[in-house]
Amino acid sequence: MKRDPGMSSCRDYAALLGEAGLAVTANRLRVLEVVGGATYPLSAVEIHRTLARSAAINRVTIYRILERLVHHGILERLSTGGRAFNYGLAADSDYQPHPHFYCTRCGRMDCLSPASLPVDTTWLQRTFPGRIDKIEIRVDGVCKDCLKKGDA
Amino acid sequence: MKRDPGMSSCRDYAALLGEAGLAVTANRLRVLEVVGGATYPLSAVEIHRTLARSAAINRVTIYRILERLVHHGILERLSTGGRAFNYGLAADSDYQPHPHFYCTRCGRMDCLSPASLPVDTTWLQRTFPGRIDKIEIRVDGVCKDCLKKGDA
DNA sequence: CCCTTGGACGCAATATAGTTGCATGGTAGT
DNA sequence: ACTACCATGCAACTATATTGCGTCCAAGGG
Repeated sequence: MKRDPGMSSCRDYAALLGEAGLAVTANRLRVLEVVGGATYPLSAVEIHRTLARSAAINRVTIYRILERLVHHGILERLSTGGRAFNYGLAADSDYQPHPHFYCTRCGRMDCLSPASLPVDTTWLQRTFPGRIDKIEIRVDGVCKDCLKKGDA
Repeated sequence: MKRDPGMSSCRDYAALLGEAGLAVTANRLRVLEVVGGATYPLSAVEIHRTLARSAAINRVTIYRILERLVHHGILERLSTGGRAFNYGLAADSDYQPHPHFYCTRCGRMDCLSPASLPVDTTWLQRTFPGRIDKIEIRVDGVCKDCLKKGDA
């Protein structure tokens, strides 16, 4: 089944971990559920805050899990316009890469549809002398909620 | 005179500051010369290291100058794939916005030509409900120098 | 059944990047 | 000269992320 940005995932996270050769632990599943269930990429702090509500977990554990999952291509690490990173499910065959919107006022990140900002990478792919791992497109600005508040 | 990404600038930095209503100080000029003279965007640390070689300057001063220049649209703040920001001359009428390449191995950032990665923003501009301030495109990967070293 | 081994996790310490508060000194206008 | 302003320096601080090290548990071999 297809996933769209903004839609909560229905992947089998245990299988995902297994395929990557990673041990299936409760904490890893919890992280994946939170990240996969979010409609936008989350920061390590947000993930930690969320998980800590249900059961104690060390923030270092979060960082290490995120690092591992990114390294194995399960999650994707995105830079925001701020100082932290946000994490989302990595793009794969049925989850298209897509640009993100970062609100510089509230710090919230949102997924944009892949079609909203079409990019032609063929020329770059053909001519770039190094290795290209990924292309990150981020739109910075102020979200409509913050605009409204700013008016008030 | 036109500037291309990667080409050192020939702008009159004092005039740039003046037009923005900012005092023309030696430190600000020094920062602008380093940033404008670089062929790729620099981090605050790099700028500080460079300037400190010729005359002592506090790192906070660098941060404050960068902040001010970005705020007045003279410089542009770019996120790298890492934890720091890089700074370059802001795009203006004769200096086109362009994507950047970030080498995840050596941390160097390079400017790509605007034409290398064409993006169509019209749809987004028309339909996005918030305010769009800028669109940042970053290509992450390994530069050819690092690839070569990796082979050796 | 015990022993070893390796990975996951926790905790404390450290690193890195950036920010804030406050003092000082110079400069322009009065 | 007096004042107000602003750039700068310095120290302390914040936020985010990473490292080192120890403990615990679970799997596998004797």
